[in-house]
Amino acid sequence: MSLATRPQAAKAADLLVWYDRHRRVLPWRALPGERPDPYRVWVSEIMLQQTTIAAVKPYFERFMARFPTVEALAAAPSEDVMQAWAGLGYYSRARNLHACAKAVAERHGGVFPDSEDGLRELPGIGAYTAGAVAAIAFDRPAAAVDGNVERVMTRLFAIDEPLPGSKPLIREQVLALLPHQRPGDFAQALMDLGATICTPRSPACGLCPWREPCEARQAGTQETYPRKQPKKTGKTRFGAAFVAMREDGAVLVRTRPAKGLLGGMVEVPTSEWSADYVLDNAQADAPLKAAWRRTLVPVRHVFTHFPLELAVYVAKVPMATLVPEGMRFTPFARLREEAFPNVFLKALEAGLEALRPPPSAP
DNA sequence: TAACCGTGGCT
DNA sequence: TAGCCAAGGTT
Repeated sequence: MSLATRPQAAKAADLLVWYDRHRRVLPWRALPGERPDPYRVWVSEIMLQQTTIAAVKPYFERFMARFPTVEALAAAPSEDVMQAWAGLGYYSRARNLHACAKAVAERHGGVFPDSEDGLRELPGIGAYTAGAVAAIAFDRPAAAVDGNVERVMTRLFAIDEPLPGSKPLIREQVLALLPHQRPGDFAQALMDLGATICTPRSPACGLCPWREPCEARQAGTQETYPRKQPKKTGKTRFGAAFVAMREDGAVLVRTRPAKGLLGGMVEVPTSEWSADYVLDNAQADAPLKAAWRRTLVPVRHVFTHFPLELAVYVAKVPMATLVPEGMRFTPFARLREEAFPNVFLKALEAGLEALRPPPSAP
């Protein structure tokens, strides 16, 4: 080993020593000495994209029980996959996950590619996930640069260029640190360090294995990293949601188009959503003619790029009601089986509450 | 490159 | 409260 690379090797070694003592125990993570299951690693990585561990855990356990293997997932109807994902958000992940399972089952004999390049070809697997699965599942020397790693590296080297422009440099620095031994543990160690020590606010520098070499720590500026471009917030959009309940309790629903916002998920019918939506003639947007009445409180929901406020209209409709084109009535007892995103669960709950008959006088 | 794409928790 | 943040990918 050359003198020039020795400090990097020392950094990696120090991190692995820390990891062996402080590694987190996670449902999808193999214990020391165990061989990781690529299927579980892959599913966990997709679920964890922009999503907290606490939110993922129950979904992961249910998902594994329902789809134990990549073949089982590939063979499942897409409605089942979307229903298993409902509430987790970023639903294109679920569509791509299903497509990826089919590709692995059909093109790779049910075996995941073990290289970064091979993984990168699959739907829903980008630069980060390809590196993470290659490293974690197959112990390949790959960089897995997520938000944690970006934070750790920009602090360690006091990288002042704001994200995302600094991504290539960060990736270079990670590759320069990669150890020849245990690259999979190194990838996980870097993420554990970012998640538990090198946190966005109030990092625990006193406990960090890299407290000595960390350039930001030396300058006392660690909490100012990573530098980022400020993001702009979207304008609130408005609209109306329509909860139509048949006399037998069935509710009118429809499936959204496969692409775009909440693509492939189930909704109660709504109007268009826009910043200047006028509520006065909302009933013109109703899916069918009925005695619509508006609930007292609108449903508010915040998406990544805009807030939404939906007025909720409810109506009781007769059994003989014609089902509008592209819609269906779901029996009341089966509403929980539908792949409703949270915003429509909110609208549905508000509607059902308004439709509930008042308690009879004693 | 930048916009799009959910949700929940925390400060 | 309002903004930030969390194991990002696609177009």
